[in-house]
Amino acid sequence: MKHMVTANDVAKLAGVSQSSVSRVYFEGAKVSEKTRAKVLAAAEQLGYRPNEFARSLITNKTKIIGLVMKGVENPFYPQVLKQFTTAFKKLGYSVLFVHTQNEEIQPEDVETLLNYNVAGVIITDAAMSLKVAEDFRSNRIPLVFFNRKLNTDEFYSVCCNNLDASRKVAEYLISQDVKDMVYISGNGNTSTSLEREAGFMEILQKTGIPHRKYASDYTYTGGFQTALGIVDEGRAPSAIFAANDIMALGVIDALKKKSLRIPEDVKVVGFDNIDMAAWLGYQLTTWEQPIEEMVKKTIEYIMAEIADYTGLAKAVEIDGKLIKRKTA
Amino acid sequence: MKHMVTANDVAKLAGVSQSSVSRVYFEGAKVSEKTRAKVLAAAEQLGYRPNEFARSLITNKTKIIGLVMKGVENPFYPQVLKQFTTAFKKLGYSVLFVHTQNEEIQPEDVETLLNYNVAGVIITDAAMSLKVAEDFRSNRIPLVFFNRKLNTDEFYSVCCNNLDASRKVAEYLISQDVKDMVYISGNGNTSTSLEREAGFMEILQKTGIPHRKYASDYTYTGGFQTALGIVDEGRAPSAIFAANDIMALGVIDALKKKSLRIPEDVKVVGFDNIDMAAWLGYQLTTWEQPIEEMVKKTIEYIMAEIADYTGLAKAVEIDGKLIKRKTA
DNA sequence: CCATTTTTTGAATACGTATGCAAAACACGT
DNA sequence: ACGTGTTTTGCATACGTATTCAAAAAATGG
Repeated sequence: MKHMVTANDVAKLAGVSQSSVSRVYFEGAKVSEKTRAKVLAAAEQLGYRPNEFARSLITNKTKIIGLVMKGVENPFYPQVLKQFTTAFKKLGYSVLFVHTQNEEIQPEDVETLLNYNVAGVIITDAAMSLKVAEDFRSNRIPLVFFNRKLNTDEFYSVCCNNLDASRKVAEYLISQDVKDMVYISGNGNTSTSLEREAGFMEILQKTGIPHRKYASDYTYTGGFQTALGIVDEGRAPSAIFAANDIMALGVIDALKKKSLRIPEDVKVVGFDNIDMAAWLGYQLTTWEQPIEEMVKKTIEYIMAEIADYTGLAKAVEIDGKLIKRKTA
Repeated sequence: MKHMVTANDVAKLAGVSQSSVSRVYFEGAKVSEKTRAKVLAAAEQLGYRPNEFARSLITNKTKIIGLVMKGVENPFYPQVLKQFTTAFKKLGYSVLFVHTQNEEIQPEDVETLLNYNVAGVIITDAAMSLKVAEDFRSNRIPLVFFNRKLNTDEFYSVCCNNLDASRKVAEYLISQDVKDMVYISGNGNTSTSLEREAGFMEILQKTGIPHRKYASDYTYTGGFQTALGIVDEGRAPSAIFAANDIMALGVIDALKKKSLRIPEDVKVVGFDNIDMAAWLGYQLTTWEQPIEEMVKKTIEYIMAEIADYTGLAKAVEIDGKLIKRKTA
């Protein structure tokens, strides 16, 4: 069996007490430079490493952040994952990754996070029953909905300003002189999709531009099939706004397949500004989500709540910007 | 402060000892149905949940798997991440996600994994110094290199059979009647890129087909720029084999930009079979990596080693298959 | 119904660390 | 050198669980 090097072993070798060893590794504890040196030398020699579990057991705190994610197929989310992981690493936190199959986060997943007594939780691209969210609150674990809002305003969420963004998209398209428009929605009743729809429709109604909506699912295939259907109906509009980029790419491919010219016959706008939107094959005009900023705000909140839990609820919204390329 | 419900609280309420409570939650311990029922009732009432840290502290085991990843931008890896996470969840294990910035996994990352005493480690798309790998071995932590091999055969690795795959790709292209070919390599000296090159070149040399190699970096932009350069040299070959799909997509876009027809003027083959390869805009002919199978083998090994550590080293290679689409 | 075996239980202890407290060591001014 | 104030150290204990061992309870056999 492998033998674990403990603080006691180090203490003996260094000729100090276990407490002193502990203090060397505990941020903010007082140790003289002399003993610190002795301890570090002994630790180096033995290959000592403080046991996180024993540590967490006694402090009742962890350096683990739970990150719950659903749509890893959408390139937007790996980006998010990467940014969170690297940012947290700098702060000394590790990321426990949870992938939910279903639209709603499962009780077993929550259980896992609670068992590990995570310092904070970020839920991305997934819903959660209020009861479950309460579980975190009652355990005083900070929780952020990232790129999703709940319909109650009892939780902290960080999103792009979807409402405003989609208004701007609508206004931009109108300025491009379009006759009628189509909005292709994302999954079910996700807040992102609903808000993007609301902002978009608001402007169109106000200006009296004919418009209609098709329901899809935030996937390439969904966008592709939906666009195919629209064209087959013989009702191709002069502009299509897809609720995210990856659907927009599907839309583009479908329109091309039907020999429609973009942007001359149909303009297409997406949302997210994923890497692929810039690819030469697509050159998608889209709304850029300010990921860095969103991640930053999320982390700031979580860190503040870890330091001093308040349970503050707020819907933070950050502006993005329109990226004009070739499709609109 | 939040109050944690302990096994003792449950024991008191249920009128049994803490040991009995522990036994109810410990797989394979003996408890009578009567006390089990009492304990579960009390636990339910109090909302008890065993503390993973205390548990790990005493058993010296964890239910955490460290997953180290680098290239999340390449859609191949989110797929891998998803499969690992869901598979491990079924086995009761959670995934600690580590994102490495640099090509080689950093000491601090290793430290994190060791501090958390992970039950196993999977390294994907990243290298690692032998010294560091030894760290895991000396701690008897099973380690798998996924989609990467070390040049020593002292570690366990799971890959697609790159050598054979690229031979088949070469043979297929030859059967398509090409004159000369180009191989575009991936990052530095990654085993995947080197092996794909070796197999490919082997067949071309044997059959005397002219060929040359360009170095790139496994990214879309890399593939794009490289292909642009090739065409600008005025030496467009009749077929290009890119070391992965995402570069191949860049190649396609570059060729299109240069008004070359695919596959008539230039054939393109990729590697991985990521989702986007099937998209209508690309229809990329590629080699499919058998992810499910690779993940399965990896998990089988890790689980076996967790149960009974042997330190077995082996380079497992699994066959994939050629997916013929429109680019070759 | 008792003797014997088997099963179940509870008390005590260990895991590796952080921390309150008191003792020890040190620093400093006179 | 001495007393005082300050820093540093070691001792002992606690965190929540698993596990050994002996005692208690239950089951079994005659």
